[in-house]
Amino acid sequence: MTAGTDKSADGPRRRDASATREAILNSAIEAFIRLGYDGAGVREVAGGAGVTAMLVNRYFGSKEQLFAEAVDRSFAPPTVINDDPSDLSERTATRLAARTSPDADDLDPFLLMLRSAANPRAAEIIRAGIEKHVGRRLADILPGPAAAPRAELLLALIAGVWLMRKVIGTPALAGMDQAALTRELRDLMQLLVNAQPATSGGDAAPGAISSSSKCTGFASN
Amino acid sequence: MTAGTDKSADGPRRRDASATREAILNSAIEAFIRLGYDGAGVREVAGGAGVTAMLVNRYFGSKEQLFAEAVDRSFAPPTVINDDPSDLSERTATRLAARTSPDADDLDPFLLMLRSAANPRAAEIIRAGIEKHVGRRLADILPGPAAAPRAELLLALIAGVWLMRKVIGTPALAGMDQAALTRELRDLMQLLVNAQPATSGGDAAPGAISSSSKCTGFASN
DNA sequence: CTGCTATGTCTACGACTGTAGACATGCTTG
DNA sequence: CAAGCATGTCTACAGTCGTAGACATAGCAG
Repeated sequence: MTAGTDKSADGPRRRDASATREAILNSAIEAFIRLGYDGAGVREVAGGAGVTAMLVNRYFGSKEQLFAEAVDRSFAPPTVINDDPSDLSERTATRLAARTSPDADDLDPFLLMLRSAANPRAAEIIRAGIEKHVGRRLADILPGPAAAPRAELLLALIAGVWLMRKVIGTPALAGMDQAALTRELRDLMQLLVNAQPATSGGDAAPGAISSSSKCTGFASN
Repeated sequence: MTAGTDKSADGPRRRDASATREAILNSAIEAFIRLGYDGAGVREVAGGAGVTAMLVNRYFGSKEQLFAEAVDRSFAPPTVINDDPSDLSERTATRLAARTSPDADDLDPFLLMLRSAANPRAAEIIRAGIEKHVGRRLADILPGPAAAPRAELLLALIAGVWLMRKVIGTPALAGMDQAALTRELRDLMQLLVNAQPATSGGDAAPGAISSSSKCTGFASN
């Protein structure tokens, strides 16, 4: 990509602070997605932007602050959530089940999270980013009570599937029929989107859940 | 803990190869669960076992081989799967939703996976461990066709929830009513346990969102 | 054209990592 | 008791990490 731009090998690049900063940030996002917080070094990030390692710290202060900005930018765009919540399950399920990953860039933040979560500092930054951008907006478009935890459960489901498929690489999920996987995931997410768990204040009130409420007879714990 | 045992400070420990090996392996499992593959150093593991770093490599060859053995042992025990598959959803949901983590040690392998997945070598070792122990056994006790991918989806759901709750630490899931969370998770997992996705040949058959209508249908094993 | 400041690079440091060989020690067998 | 081998430790070495200060250069103002 960026073949036509003046990126490499044709001169040391014109001096432009904001453009350099942008290049470093983009390289950092790509590196953190691919290698995680601990795996991506400052030299790697700098090399991807065509600059020296020291410039990274000069622009962002430290690797941790760079990561914070990368997370903030990476989670800011639509990221799973679109303006249209009606087909959220179908759309997300399709992207999660897609065999090839051509344009699943809106799931890249999940890769960034999955590969950086081991570091406690990074985990805290990610938690803040999710709360700031995704969790809140996702909870807003979810109907019914207790939207926030259901939104996080939705994120958990997406993260788990993406972990198995893209990070761990379990074979059965990759070999599963794509349409069947899409349906399965869509049903799961629909259950989270539509279900209305009993409000925390009242008692369990079993049977209130819409579709799969009285699956097994066993009442609350 | 282990106050009564001759673990520390009362002599340099009796020389016993298998016991030392066991101590190193246990310390490694604990360290890998807590810090992940990249985060746990050999010196940390050795210190936890009361030995020197070199002894670790002397017994296990390398850190990677030590990790492989730790994964193999950590995933070997019941690990989520019990001998009784009937209450799998209820039991797992309860453990996932438990506010305090007293005895959720059977979910520790998921922590190990989540915190080590960033490293490609570690991810491959984990994938092999899951395939060898959990995936196969879990697929065996799942009724209906396409059990293997549904088993992995089950693992993905567990991993995702555990990631959000224990690694990232999103607040809404922690604050959610425990009983409600248990029910929500149980319904999700029941959908995966009982659902019979149309065989790859059939079409999508849209509109069958609430496919978990005849939930309790799972008769035999 | 000349000088100044923003922009970028170079060298380097201390800390940490996984790993290797040489050395010391203790248990066990003769 | 004494020898021998298994068991464990010490020192060390490349390598990488994030970060810091000193130095070089490009681009613009006068």
